[in-house]
Amino acid sequence: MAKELTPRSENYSQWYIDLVNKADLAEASAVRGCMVIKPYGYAIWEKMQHELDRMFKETGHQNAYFPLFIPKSFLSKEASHVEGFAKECAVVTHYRLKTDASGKGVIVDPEAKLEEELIVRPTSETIIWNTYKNWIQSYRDLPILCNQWANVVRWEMRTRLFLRTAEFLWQEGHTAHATSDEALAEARKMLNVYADFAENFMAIPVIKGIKSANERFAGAVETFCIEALMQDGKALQAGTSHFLGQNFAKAFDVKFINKENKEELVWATSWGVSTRLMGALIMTHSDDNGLVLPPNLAPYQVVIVPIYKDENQLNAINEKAENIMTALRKRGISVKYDNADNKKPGWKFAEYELKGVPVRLAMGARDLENGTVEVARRDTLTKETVSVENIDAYVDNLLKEIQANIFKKAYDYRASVTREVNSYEEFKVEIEKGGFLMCHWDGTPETEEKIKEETKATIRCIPLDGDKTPGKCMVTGKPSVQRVVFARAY
RNA sequence: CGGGAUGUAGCGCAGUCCGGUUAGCGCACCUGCUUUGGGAGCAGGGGGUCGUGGGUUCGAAUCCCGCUAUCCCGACCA
Repeated sequence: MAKELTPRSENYSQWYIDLVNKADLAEASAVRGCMVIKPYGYAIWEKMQHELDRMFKETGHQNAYFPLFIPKSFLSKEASHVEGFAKECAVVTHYRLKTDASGKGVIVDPEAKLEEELIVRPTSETIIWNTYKNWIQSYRDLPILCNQWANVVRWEMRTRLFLRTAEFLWQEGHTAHATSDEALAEARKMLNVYADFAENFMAIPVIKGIKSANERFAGAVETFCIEALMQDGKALQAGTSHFLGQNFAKAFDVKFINKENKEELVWATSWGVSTRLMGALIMTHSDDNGLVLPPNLAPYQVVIVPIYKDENQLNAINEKAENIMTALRKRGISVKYDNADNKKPGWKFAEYELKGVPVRLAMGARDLENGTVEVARRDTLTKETVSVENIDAYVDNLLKEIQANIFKKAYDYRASVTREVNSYEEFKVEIEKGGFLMCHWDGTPETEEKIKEETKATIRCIPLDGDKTPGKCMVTGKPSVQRVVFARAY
């Protein structure tokens, strides 16, 4: 039996093609830089959406929906925002097609030119703040805590499946507040929600931090982020939360009357995570046998494979399997029973490993006789035979253990490639090996730019937690308040 | 957007340099029999605008030009 999968390759695009396509997760479509998400891949996204949505609602947010098209003039209103986004937008210029004169195909009708072009949203701050203007008059209208699940388009020069596609799915939260403090607290709160989700559902350890001025979101006063580390030693920004100050309120003239009957500009935040998280999930946990999914996000947590020689045996196993499924489902465990007759057990084993199903149960004649079942776990690829008595409790416990184990594995890997570096010479050597480098930096954009040009490394974030010992910048020797995280990033 | 590589069956590829019967291989697919505790074996069978548009030629997957998509490097960047 030839193994179809190539060993883990150095570049992750190869991973997507080898793992994701073959694992039925997604495939590139004919449209430049876009992706088709196939059912199994979409099921993972739905799980992620479901958990995030619950967390947003628990923190007082509501869902809403705003238009896909943004009038061009809206994007001109916030100077630094347009600076950051104008270059990479898809633009709608016409509203009609007509049959080509030659009779072959269609052409854009030159008569149907739009008076004002429409931009396909790259992000929705502008159209949402244009709307909020009409929703807000008094401090009594605040805060507004909205989230939207949507697709956005950014015409990136270079795309990468999952990490930077031309169109991607995401959620974007947009909130409006009466005070600066309240808005800042909101931005920090959502950062914590993202970190909680990343670590407890995706099993991905993240560093919470603040972006340097160079890396800040276009139009933000402060950008908070969670940074993750992939298995190849490159960093990936997994989520952001922005304190927008009054920039968008100014641009769209959104004011409210405070308790003292004075007019004030509204304070804003925005925050988002995208299908890029699926890339992070794949690149953090997968191995040469395919995906490894955390139990908390797996479309099905358990698969049961029957092994039989004839119909009598299958019937007997079916009955046992039904009992196990009922018991598992009572505990809220999602389970799939694959008794399809057109695939052999060995094929099924390999298939569900490729798909990353956390736990596999196999039952055959031998097990029926002994009252046992074979339990295989995806994270360690180990198998053991256990009694069918209380199998539901056993599996329930095992799923929790797997969830904890793959987090620990990712955490230990990150710890093993995170180190303190004190001189720029050492930095240039160490950055080649990948991982996070904790270094002192003088806080200037010039120094950061120099490091980026010479080493391709960027400041991933200024960590919020952890060591705050001051020191000296590794490049200029000027004073530094704390170490910051450097890495090469996706 | 600059440099390089690639595009041939659902997937992976050979054939292209040096143009010449009916375009081939592996996996997958279909039929039959035997199989079923780690991607089954044998026999038979089906599936192709050779990315796309033009040009050269008696003849183009093969040579030339344009376009397009994918991958890598760079620039750009949530």
